Amino acid sequence: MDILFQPFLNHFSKNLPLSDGTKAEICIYLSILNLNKKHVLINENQRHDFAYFVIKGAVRSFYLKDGIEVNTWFALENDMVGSLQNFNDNPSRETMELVENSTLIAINIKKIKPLMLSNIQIANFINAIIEEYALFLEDKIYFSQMMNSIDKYLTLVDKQPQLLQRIPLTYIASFLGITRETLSRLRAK
Amino acid sequence: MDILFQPFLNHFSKNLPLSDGTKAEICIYLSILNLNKKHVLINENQRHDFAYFVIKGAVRSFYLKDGIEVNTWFALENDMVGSLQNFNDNPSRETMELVENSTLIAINIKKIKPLMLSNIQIANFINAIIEEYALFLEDKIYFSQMMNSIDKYLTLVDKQPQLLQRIPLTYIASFLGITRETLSRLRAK
DNA sequence: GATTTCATTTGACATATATCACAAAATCAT
DNA sequence: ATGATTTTGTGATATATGTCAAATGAAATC
Repeated sequence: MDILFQPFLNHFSKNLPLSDGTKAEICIYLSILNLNKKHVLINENQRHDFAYFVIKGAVRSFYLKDGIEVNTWFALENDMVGSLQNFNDNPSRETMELVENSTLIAINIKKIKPLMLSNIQIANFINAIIEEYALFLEDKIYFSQMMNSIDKYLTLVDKQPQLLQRIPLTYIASFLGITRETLSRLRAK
Repeated sequence: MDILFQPFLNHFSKNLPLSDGTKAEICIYLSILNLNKKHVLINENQRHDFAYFVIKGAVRSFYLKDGIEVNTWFALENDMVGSLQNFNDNPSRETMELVENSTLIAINIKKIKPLMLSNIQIANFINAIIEEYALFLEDKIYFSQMMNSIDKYLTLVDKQPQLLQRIPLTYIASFLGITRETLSRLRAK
């Protein structure tokens, strides 16, 4: 088993039993990818069987709205990349693209999910992934509704400073739901 | 077992085996509630061990922002009511209140969740609930980001006409992220 | 059925942000 | 290094939506 798989397995089995046998079973459907900046993992409107885990690097997700890119989230080290849409046979709503040269784990969710019905450890492992994802989505919604643009930016500065160092402001602006001009003006204060 | 539990059990076990024994095990932690309009299920900033399933009626969820109620979602028949925050020992961010006299199933999530580690059917059942919830959140985010106010309203008219008949426009407006005055003007067209 | 309470609509004005246009700075590639 | 591309910043104006205030309409309560 590749040692690079460990952070992923550990991250989602903190309070769960995960035997060596089960780990091995999961690892069959994992693989390491080394990809360059601008590489596209998932294309808008296409179907995909994979989710990804960021070992090193940065990924962004966006969709096109009237020809303009709307960035929806960014993933850095130890974050997951993917969308539940993809694992329910719907085409992806978003394009997911590398912002930096990155090392990722590709996870064949389509093949792992059926194992949930027969292996209780895998069921709990997958559940941990989805639950963390749902919590992330709840946070995202609360964050976007509850705050005005300035406070959203300040929260980002406070909670995710790495994001501001590594992701262009143009992307950050559309993530915050404002134009890059407006973000530039907010920063001037 | 109360016959009213059936819709809930069936809804989340469509593609899952769920033995009579497991059903009985789950039902220990379910109970039927008949409550009146305006009854508060969950209070903002308080901790709760329960999620709910709407058999009949309507529920809304909102938080206070500068003293103004911001409505975040509405649940009708066969919808779940709750937040993952509550099941990770965080206080609720939102108040959940009945909009109509309702019949609900109260689900003691806190007591059911530990059973996931020993009962694979329960693990998959709970996973189905969380996965549907995460898909709901993905939709909600996409809907709120992708559309302007008019299109959001028209989508609601098209996809959830019952909501407009049963939920006051004041609540709908803040759900759409606009004031009731603005919604009123949009409707005038 | 009358009265109070709540929900919706309309008007006048203020404000934040978008849009368009362009300039400056930083980064990338040859 | 040097030119080309990308990223960020600034100005002038337009526009959608918010805010405050008041009137109308509907629903609940006694």
